[in-house]
Amino acid sequence: MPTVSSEELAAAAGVNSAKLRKDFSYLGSYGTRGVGYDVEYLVYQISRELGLTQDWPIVMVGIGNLGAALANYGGFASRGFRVAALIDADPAMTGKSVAGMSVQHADDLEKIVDENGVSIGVIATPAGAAQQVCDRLVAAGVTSILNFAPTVLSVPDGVDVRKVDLSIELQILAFHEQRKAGEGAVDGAEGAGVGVEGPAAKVTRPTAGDDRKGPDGDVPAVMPA
Amino acid sequence: MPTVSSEELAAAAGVNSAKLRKDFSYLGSYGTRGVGYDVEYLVYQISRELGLTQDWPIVMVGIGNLGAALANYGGFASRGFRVAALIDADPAMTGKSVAGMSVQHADDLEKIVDENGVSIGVIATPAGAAQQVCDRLVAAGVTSILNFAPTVLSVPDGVDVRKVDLSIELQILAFHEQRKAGEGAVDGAEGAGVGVEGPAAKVTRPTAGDDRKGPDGDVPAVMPA
DNA sequence: CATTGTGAAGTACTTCACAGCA
DNA sequence: TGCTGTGAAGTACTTCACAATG
Repeated sequence: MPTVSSEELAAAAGVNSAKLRKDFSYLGSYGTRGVGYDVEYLVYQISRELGLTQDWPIVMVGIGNLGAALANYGGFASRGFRVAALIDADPAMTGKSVAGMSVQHADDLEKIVDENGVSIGVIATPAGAAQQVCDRLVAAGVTSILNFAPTVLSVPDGVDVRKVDLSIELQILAFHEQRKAGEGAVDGAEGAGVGVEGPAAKVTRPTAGDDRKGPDGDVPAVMPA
Repeated sequence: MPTVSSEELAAAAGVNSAKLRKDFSYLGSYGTRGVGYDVEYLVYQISRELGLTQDWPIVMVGIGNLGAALANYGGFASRGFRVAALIDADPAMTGKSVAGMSVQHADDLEKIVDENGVSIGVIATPAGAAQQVCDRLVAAGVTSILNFAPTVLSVPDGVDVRKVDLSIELQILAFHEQRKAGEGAVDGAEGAGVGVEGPAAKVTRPTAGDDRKGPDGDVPAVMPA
């Protein structure tokens, strides 16, 4: 398939074709009227804009189950990320091989970051160690941190932190599940995985069972026993 | 701290206080004018509305590094999720203890789902097995699926699927990192285009927390071929 | 002549600002 | 008096619809 139309892409992505065209237009005019977009060229342009064509060395700190899972995760390499080092504070881990790499001790964190020109760090340590690791990474020159530890990190200005809470996605599913159970079936699933919120209930009424305000009883709450 | 004002909460969360109050108002009127919100009561109401006060039995399928990490993840239990069973297709895994639970064989998937009244399933299998596992979960009665496998699942209407791509967060960091690095240092191939930065470079960078879903926090997920 | 690129129109979300109440 | 709850105003995002065009 050498070319693709905005209509086709939009259908595949589950969005409006005009939106897709408008989004693409921010990258420039890469389409051909009457024809569509050249697939290969489009992929390259988007990849470049998103930074996927660059090589991003990253360090992973905290090689427990999650760290090991991430180190083995195939998706990183294909998006331009190269795991430059695996770091763990446990001496027993040092030298062990994970995902084909030898785990290094946390003592060498600064040296590793510096020598590899790392600007992105991934923290998969226990919550208690996360802030300290974060501080050391930042001091060593890391300016973007992906935090899997269940704690909020504070960082100086200029440093980006993104926190991944693995239970949030579950919570979102549970929220929809709760609604399915409480009301009649509503929206169907969407391939893109975007949780649709629907028009939302506009009924603004207290819903508590132990309401302390309003005299009126309550509504719905959509909460099965 | 028995009560808290919308101003305080908003500052802590890095959002506008009016927005916070308006959001809360959809749950009902739980505040007290001149005082603020009763913390304990507010927490309860929000928890209930989000479904956190319910017990959600879940099954985890695919107990590799990621599955084990998720099984060990402390965040689930505290949000009302109870891992009812760990399931793996590898006979060598059957009976092994992970996170204090005995791994069960995939042959018993249907029975496990049924007996535990599970409606939420987590898939952490390799990509190749995901769709098959998904189909079996759905057939067994699961109506919400959290997919960590790097593949798109198709499900019948009425089933929710959310896909977690662990590399997307890294891509977002890399995207910002690329911008920090310098706007001018790009290969001149297509510098013209459009002023991508836009006229209103409204920087919302509280940095205090993390700004997921912030104004510029999200980047379209693009799947390179 | 099918399809892009884009002003204009439409819709959703956010913030302002203040009446009203504890 | 201090702070909530909310209509109104403002801003951002999405979709329409069509002239431009390879």
